[in-house]
Amino acid sequence: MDAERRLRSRGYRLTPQRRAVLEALAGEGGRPLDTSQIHKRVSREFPGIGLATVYRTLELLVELGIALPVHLHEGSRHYELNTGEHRHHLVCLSCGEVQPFRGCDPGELAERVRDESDFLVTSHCLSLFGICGSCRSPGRGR
Amino acid sequence: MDAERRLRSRGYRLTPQRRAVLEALAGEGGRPLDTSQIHKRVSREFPGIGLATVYRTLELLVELGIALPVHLHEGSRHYELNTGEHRHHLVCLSCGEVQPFRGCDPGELAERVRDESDFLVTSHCLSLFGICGSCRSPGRGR
DNA sequence: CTATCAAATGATAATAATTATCAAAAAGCA
DNA sequence: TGCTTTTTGATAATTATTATCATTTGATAG
Ligand SMILES: [Mn+2]
Ligand SMILES: [Mn+2]
Ligand SMILES: [Zn+2]
Ligand SMILES: [Zn+2]
Repeated sequence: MDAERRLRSRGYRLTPQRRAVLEALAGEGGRPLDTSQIHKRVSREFPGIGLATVYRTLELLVELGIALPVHLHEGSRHYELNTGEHRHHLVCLSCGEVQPFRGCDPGELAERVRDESDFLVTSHCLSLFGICGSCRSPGRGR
Repeated sequence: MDAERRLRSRGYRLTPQRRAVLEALAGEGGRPLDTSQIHKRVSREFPGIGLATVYRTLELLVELGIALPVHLHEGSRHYELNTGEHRHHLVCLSCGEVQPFRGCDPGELAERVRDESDFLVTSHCLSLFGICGSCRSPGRGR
């Protein structure tokens, strides 16, 4: 795992707890998880791990660019591994299913902004809401 | 104000408190405000207004489509009046300035999503982060 | 291998945002 | 005016997040 190098090069240790958080984020198809979900999963391997450790680990992983914060409109933030691929998410308002969306071009977006202002875009946050295919097809709803 | 009709048609009353919240959202160039900012402004006219009333009013205004929730990455949500114009916001990471961005075409976005999935987009949430013009120009920074 | 020191953890308290309750006040109407 | 429903304000309860601090762990020097 490349995360270990990025941690060590900054003087941080890859502890078992941190490894477990990384594995939780990597599992289950890499869907974005909130802190509670991550804590539950890590607890299977580390019964009694503190919720604060989960928060601290996520904060660190985001700082190092290993994880990305995702906003899915509810109360709590979600996190996902930074795969290097630029993507956002489609959130089904009916079943809650979250799937990745890759049709966003950050460069083109920044240009469009520059056209109407002198603002320099360095990052953005996009979430798309609607109804997923399963919820729309009559046969195979869930 | 058209908000009054929308309220009354659903059996709600346009109370002085609700009017004050609407005025707070309309003032100051219609910038998105969080609940604390709204509460402070309304308190000038209504000393002792409950914070819960502000929350309840915002929830109602959003339900009726009179106000829109805006996510600007920090802890608390922001709200703005629904002007009917589709727009998002540019958030300066240096000075915190927030300015509207109108270069988003929801229809085109929905099409792009349909191209790569069978997801039907009904709404989306976009925030753009970066450095504003004032913070980049050496002479007139703030 | 053991002593040492900084980093990390777990338990817990403290904040902060939001929501729920409920009795009192206000508004609309007979 | 009296009755009914809505709305409010005060307050408690939740929930998410951050801060503290004593203890443990991991790396390293001797
Ligand atoms: Mn994007
Ligand atoms: Mn848009
Ligand atoms: Zn669905
Ligand atoms: Zn700025």
